[in-house]
Amino acid sequence: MNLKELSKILGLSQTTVSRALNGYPEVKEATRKTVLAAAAAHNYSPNTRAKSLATGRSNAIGHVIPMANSHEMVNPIFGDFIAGAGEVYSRNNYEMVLSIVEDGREEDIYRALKTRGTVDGVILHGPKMNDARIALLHEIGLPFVVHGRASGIDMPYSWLDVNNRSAFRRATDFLMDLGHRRIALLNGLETMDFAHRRRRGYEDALGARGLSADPEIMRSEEMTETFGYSATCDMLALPCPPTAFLVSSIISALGVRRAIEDQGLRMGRDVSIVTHDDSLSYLTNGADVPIFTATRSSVRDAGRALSRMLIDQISDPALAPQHQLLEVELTVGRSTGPAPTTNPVAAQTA
Amino acid sequence: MNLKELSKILGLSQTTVSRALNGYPEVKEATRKTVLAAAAAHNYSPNTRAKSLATGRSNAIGHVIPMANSHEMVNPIFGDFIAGAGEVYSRNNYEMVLSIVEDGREEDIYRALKTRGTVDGVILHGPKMNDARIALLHEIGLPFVVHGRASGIDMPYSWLDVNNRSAFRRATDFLMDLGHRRIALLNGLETMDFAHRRRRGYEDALGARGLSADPEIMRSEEMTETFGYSATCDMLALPCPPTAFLVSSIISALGVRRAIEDQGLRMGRDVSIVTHDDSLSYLTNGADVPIFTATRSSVRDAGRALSRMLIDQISDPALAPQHQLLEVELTVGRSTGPAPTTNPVAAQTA
DNA sequence: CCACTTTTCCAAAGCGCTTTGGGTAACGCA
DNA sequence: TGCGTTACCCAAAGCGCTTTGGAAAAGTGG
Repeated sequence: MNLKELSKILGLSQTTVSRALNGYPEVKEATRKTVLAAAAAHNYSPNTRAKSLATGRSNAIGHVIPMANSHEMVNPIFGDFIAGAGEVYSRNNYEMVLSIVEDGREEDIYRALKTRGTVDGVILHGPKMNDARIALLHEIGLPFVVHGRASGIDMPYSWLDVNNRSAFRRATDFLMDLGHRRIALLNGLETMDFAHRRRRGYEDALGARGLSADPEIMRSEEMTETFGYSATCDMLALPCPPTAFLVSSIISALGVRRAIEDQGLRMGRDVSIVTHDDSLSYLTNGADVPIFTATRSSVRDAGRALSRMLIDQISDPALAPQHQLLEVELTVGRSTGPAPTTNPVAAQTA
Repeated sequence: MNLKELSKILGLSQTTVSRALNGYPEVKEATRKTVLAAAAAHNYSPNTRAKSLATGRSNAIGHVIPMANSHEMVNPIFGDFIAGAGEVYSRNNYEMVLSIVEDGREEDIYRALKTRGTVDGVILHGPKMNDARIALLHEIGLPFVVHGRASGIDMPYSWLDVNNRSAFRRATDFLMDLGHRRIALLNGLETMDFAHRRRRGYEDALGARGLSADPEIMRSEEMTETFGYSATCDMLALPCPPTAFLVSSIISALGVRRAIEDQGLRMGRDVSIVTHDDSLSYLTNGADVPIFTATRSSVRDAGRALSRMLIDQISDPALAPQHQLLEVELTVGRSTGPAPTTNPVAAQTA
């Protein structure tokens, strides 16, 4: 069933039927009713491609997911992010198109997305320091919003970000208030903007108390479970091991916990953990009592808010860039406790 | 830059340019070269929508992700699945379009996808027992393949599935060979086909040794970490607690492990775990030595194979339905050991 | 009742591509 | 030279929709 057929059935012109369906004021309310009823009865819905060809808008939004070709990883927060965004899209009749692409080949993808008219805008994921994609998108004139920010870029652009720096400063302060002085940082890859900001927050807090960061207990890698595990094993074997771990992802935090308990130590008593928690649906931080003391910020909410921001941007290109900085909640769980007076790791090995 | 402009520049007709670009034999090789060079120079790529309107094919594949509205969860295996599928799509010039949809509203989505011509085919995720979507897709004539199978459906359809039944039978046998007789099953939702098959495998193995399944140590829920944790806590508190756990997801297995160690017990000595492992990129089962003894099958490979299957189906609709049954690897990790002679849990509480 | 606005509808152009149905020039063969 | 092929290229129709520029019908005020 297409427009032509439908209008023939109704004895109206295509113009009128089209207008009736799209809510234009030029049709009598009675006619509109008839048209809508007929459309429903014949299960008509307009061909998206023809519609976009005619309007010049695709009603689709692109997500280009960078996949580190070396690691072949898809960020686990992605599922929850698109769940949030998907809600907004379906309510606004947008489609979501995904491209998984190896790091580096992204430029072609963005250009193709623009010239082929596949999407009306894109959401930029995983911004890096000095991310070149922002200038690129500006240049090719494809509307976009960024999930995160890119330090070093002074061009204006819309973004939504967690206040990573203050979050990690608070988390570090929290641990220091408990008496911890030797706090390890297990962070994401340093090329990632968020990791950079988190480290800054961590260093801010240490600096404010006259401490300085020790590279020996700082790591930057893909935030896998095994990274948490092996980094922790390594550090606990140091002559002067950390008494607390500040972790960038709950997934790695699970690895940290595993390492701690493998050593016969107890989390929250012998070694403390604070982690960032993106509220992943399958990895909620405990049911009633949180497992981990955590800085929490829902990535699903971020998906909702950011997609809305992009849709606004698309429907009004004159709109000034929007910014949204989310503060985290610091929830206290059972993974933190006062710093042990005698070093439990040292005591054990002794 | 569009076809018209490009052909004007070249001094050729649109027909010839189009044919040159699409590899038709009616153009001289020299002309083709010129055309291709000009296209590259002017950064031309054809408008997708116009092309699909003309050809009747969209070169896009839909993934409709069911989201249990009650749980609001997006299956974590999804990210890795689409990473695999995305590879194949980009190599074959397909786009991936995603719809996140609440359970139940799926019918409308599939119909819209068909009538609006958004996609050429879809991949069906998370098949349930007697899944109604299969009949629906047949009815509306949208090509599809299924990730998994649907018991109770006798219509022919293409699928790719893990041999869940034999996997869980083997896993159960493995535990029984170690002397375990009281083996808990932490499974996915029973409405899910895979969960049903896994239970069958588990029961097969028990039955073959004259044992019968005890509902008290069998659970079916969304495979979250907290599910693993709380189910394990409950079961370890039983008068006759299980000595081993068979788990459907590595995420829940992490919860099981947490519960075990919270009780002061040791995984692999006091309590054994075997889990299914989908080889999620951020949750690999240990670096060198596997954490868990596991039945492993890469969901990313599944994504690759299944998307290929669908593309074949689309390019040749006459093709008979394809089937692919993947056998799992049983990798032995450090989470299993001989059944303790005296019940450690009982001993501890005594 | 007439001129004039407003409402209601329509025919046709156009979005950017593919593809059908030729047309013309070059080529081969008698 | 003449005629049938082949190789190469083109004009125009059509995919299904929106939208422009009217036209006809229906109100409206004097």
